[in-house]
Amino acid sequence: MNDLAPNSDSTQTDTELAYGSIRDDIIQGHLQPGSKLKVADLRARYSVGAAPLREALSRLVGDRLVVQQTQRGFRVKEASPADVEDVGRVRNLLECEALRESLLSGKDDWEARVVASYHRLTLAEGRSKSPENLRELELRNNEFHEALVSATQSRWLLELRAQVYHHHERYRYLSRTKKNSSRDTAAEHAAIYDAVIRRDVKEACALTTDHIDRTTKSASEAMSS
Amino acid sequence: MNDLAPNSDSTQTDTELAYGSIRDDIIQGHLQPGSKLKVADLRARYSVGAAPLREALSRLVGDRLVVQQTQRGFRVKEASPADVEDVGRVRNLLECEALRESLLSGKDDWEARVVASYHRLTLAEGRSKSPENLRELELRNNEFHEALVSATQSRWLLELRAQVYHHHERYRYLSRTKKNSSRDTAAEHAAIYDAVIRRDVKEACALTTDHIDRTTKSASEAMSS
DNA sequence: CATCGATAAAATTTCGAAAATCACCACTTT
DNA sequence: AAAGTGGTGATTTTCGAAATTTTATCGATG
Repeated sequence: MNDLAPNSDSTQTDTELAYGSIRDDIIQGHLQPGSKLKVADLRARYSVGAAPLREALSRLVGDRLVVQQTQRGFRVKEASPADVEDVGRVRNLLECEALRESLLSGKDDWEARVVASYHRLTLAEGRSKSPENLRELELRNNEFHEALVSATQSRWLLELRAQVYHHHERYRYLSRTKKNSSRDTAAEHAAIYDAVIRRDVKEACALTTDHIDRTTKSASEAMSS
Repeated sequence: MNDLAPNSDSTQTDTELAYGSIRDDIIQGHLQPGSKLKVADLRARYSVGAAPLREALSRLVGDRLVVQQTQRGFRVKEASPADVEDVGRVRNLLECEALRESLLSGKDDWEARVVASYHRLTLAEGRSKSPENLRELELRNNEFHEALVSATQSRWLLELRAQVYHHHERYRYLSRTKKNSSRDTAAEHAAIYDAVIRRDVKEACALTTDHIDRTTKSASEAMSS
């Protein structure tokens, strides 16, 4: 038994490995919307057996990133302008609700988490836009938005928000080809951050809604052209 | 090849069969919260192989009805007073949003669907409360609430609402042992129906929220005793 | 020329068993 | 007694191939 990572309890099962990889590849657009997911191909790509692969795909069906058609296999979920709008709308609903509660009830450790994640986000925003820096930026963006809502009591709100967020993230990747012109996301983040620290619920929610809507609009336009 | 259902395209795969059965059994409390789901046991119970079983369980993980612990199998999701409250809160959020849009934009066919499903619900409510009639009632209740929100444009709202609804439903089954005293759900449904037909958005949402909150409260109390 | 049907190829789904891991229990040591 | 130690049976996870179904190919026919 060769244990490459010496003493870590990262006993990751093949299913989990495949799940994470396929998930990332779908979100980042390496597996295109609507494309067929043949077990034979995926077996080769991720070097895992058919069984763990199918389990991973089944989990992704639950996440709605993959659809399964009886007796004719798995496909990556389709992307469409209508769906981005929908995703954006529901993200707004969930994220604003969670943000509101966070602003009203967040304690010191929540605030510290917001400050820290915002700081890391600004650092990432300052770097040049190489492919891997863009991935880094996406990660920091995720952490920032997650930190903002993290003070809510509701596990369900957090989990559903995360699910929808990742769909929105996929659309961001899909529309990355188009240089979405006149948008200063760093400034948008700064404004949200400011309102959050001031605990200005109305302002923070309005700015977040704007922020999300801009992403939605940008992706929707990039897609219908 | 013996084709029992002559000419229906109901080519249901073993995975789908297991998925549906396990799902129902979890929701109806035949598989208790927190209980271990051993593949050997389930294989016997549902007479399907290990592979389709594990795929079904993986899908249920995505639905959050089952949790998987690395290298130590699957368990039915725990139930707790805190979780019902959470589920109820999120159901309120999603359901009211969808209901609002339905009232504002629902056309004739939506209204007809509401009328029909309400009628079937009242018929079921009129019957005696035998175990199987209770199951029937649960089905009609589901259809009624689904009809109410069905005019929304948002697929995501509908799907997420359905997911959360089923968790709420599970809590209803779990708290059925306790006769929840002074509650006239038929009257609550009637009031909601009336407000919906009048297209009174405020009233319909308020009544629905009350309706959901009562269920939440009843389940929460039944659980903490 | 399009359509239909039979056949072959490809893909999905399922099975039975092997490999890896965990849980439990008796046993030793301090 | 408490805490470690090792072994054994049960359980989870994974594999390789068989069974089943879909998809593609290719003539023959109207």
